[in-house]
Amino acid sequence: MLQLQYIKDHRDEVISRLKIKNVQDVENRIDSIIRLDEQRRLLQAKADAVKADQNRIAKEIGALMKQGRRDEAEAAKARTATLKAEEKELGEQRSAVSSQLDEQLISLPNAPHPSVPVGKSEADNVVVGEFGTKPELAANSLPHWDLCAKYDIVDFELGNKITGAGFPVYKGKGARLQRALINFFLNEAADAGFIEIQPPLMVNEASGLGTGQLPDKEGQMYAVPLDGFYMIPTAEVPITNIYRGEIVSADQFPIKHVGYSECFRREAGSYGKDVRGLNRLHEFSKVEIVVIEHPDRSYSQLEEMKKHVGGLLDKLGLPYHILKLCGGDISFTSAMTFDFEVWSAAQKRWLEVSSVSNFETFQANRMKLRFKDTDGKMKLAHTLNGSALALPRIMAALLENNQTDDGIVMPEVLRPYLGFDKIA
RNA sequence: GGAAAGAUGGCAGAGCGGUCGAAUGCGGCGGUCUUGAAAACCGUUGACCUUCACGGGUCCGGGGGUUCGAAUCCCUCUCUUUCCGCCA
Repeated sequence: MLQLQYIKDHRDEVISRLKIKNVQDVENRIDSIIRLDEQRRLLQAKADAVKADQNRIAKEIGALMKQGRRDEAEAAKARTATLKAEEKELGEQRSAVSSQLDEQLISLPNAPHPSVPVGKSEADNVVVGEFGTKPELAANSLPHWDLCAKYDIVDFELGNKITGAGFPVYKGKGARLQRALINFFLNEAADAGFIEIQPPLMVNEASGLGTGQLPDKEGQMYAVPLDGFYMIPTAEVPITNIYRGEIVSADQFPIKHVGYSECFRREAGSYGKDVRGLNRLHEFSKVEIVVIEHPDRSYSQLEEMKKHVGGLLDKLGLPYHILKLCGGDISFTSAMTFDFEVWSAAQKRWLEVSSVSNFETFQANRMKLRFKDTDGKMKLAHTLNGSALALPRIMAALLENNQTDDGIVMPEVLRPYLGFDKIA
């Protein structure tokens, strides 16, 4: 949620930034918010004055009672009746205006950073870096879903039986590879100073609102209505919400966390060839990094996080490129996002394996995550996060890119975790 | 699932319907002392809205009610803790 004060102070800037995100009817939406705020403040001031009168009379009555001047006290009581009615009326008006204002504010997306490229769809994202070399595969090379079947390492049919489509079963060396990747990612993050968290996999509604999954993306999360919980779509949700309602001190920055979790996504409305094999799942493993940072340093922190993610892919020997997302493709909550995509050699396509974002104060404002700055003032912190990394597509690319006639060669860095060097 | 207790400031923990935004302790900040630090002592220390300012208002888990007046009484919801049951 954007800060009301900022919107009021920087109306034109906010409008032009929201236009990068192709927000419809921005001018009217912003002006409506500003107008509602004015009304709310006016009503509040009136109600405050009435309330002040009431408080004063109540104090007088107290004093009169003490002195035993009952008649005068009764007379004073009579005066409060009209004030009460007035206050009630003003209060009702104010809460009506106030809820409209809240609703309009919360449904407004984050304003992208001015440097975010304009664009309509993912086609307009900008490639800002390309690393590694794409392998030349033999003519008889297979896509990962065939490799999974051939070596019996991921069983999609079995997942269908136990749960449904999009819930694959990892077996044998496939399961071991998955576990190795999780440990590798967690250890790398620990070495980079991230404190490990094992979060709950279900969260309450307040947490969903805090990071912005609710109310915007309710349909994308699995819900447990009986208990009012949601299955997490990413560890970002529970980990960032650790700091919901907290006041941290400036010298704690940067607060860096890493967590592995299963991620649950309904992926409503996405079907077709893109979802084949490990490309798109309803449940998948992911290691996520989350950083709470001082507003002055959040963009340099974003660069640090990109370096960390890039370093993982370098070590795994996967060719990848980095995209700066355009306004049309950036998420509701993000001010700037970089996507990392690895080259999947048999499918001959890029697969998104990480998304690194700066949310600025958007999430912090929703969850009231503040810090006391060196000037003694209370301010909203900046929140950032990134996948480091999402497992299934990494696995898909590793399997495809490293296949040889006598098996799939495992990257050097994973061998200590795997206990084998080849899937054959 | 059954029973009971509870929810107060950064934390711990008092609080009679009016003098409570709230005792006290810890922590934080400033100072005295010290070469420096610790200890001791003194002072100070909640958030939010509004106002140029003075000031005014809101907040003692959420919502509602009683009352001239509610942290304090009543209803309700949520959550937490303890005991029993069940169980990894």
